Amino acid sequence: MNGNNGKAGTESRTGKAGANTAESVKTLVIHEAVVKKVQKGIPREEILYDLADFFKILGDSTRIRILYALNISEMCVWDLSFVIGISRSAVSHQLKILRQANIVKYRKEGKIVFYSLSDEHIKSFLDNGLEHIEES
Amino acid sequence: MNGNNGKAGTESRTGKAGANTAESVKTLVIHEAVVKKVQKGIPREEILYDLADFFKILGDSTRIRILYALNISEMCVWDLSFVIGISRSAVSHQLKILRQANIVKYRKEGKIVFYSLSDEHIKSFLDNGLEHIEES
DNA sequence: TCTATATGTGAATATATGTTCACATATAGA
DNA sequence: TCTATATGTGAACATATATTCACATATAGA
Repeated sequence: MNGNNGKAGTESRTGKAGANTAESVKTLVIHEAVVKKVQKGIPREEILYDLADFFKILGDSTRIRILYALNISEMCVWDLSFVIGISRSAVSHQLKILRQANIVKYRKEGKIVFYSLSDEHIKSFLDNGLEHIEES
Repeated sequence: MNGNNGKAGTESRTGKAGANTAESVKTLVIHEAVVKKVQKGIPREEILYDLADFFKILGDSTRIRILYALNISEMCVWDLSFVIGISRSAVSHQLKILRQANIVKYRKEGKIVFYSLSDEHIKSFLDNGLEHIEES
């Protein structure tokens, strides 16, 4: 999952047109006041990457369907596979991702593993997202 | 953007182990009551795909950084590029995706194009997401 | 122990997608 | 019209990732 949203990455935009004269430096920014204001107010980089990673996990239809199913009741892998309409293997792979992100938890009962949403927090977040979409 | 989260896709799980005798059909589901309950309560497929598409757009660190910057102030492409630390071309490509999803809007002032969040709805959603992450 | 059942997982593959590069377009001013 | 500036975009490329396949693991019962 978390493949890109890490830092690093390849910068670019290192002046190239106007080079680095004292004047061209000023043109790196057009509206200095706005830029400073935004730089001060924008959340920390780490937070932003965490946010992107979190949303990315929700940004897959299989995982979304799993989550909104679990929002109704805990379920075992087999039933989940039936409800979602996808192979148990695929479900298992996706559940692993959701587990690692602490979005779902599980309990074992003999051979059967029951999955459920981690906490009320994620529950309310899903409800919130649903409202957002239904209103647009 | 919306590449996968559409319907279609390749089903699988079409009985294979136990074949389709009357008995094996029953074993497609382990906990029938739970399955029925979930099938009744889970949001419509279309809603779920829309949700996944929406989250997928938020699931990229560049777009997230753009959005949380715009959550503070409207900005032009050039300044956005400077604040985010990525080429103007890349910013432009991402803004197109955000535009098409009605997450940002823009206004032109001469040569300059100012982008901002579409509405209060998306603003509050971003604030909500931020809270969610900061609390975990 | 042996078998059946339920779930987990590594490797391979196909697909999706973010960025760069090279240009195109749009606007303002000379 | 010609130039400079700001933004937009198609194609190519590299990377990311969801699913399938073939097995592995775990548990219950005979």
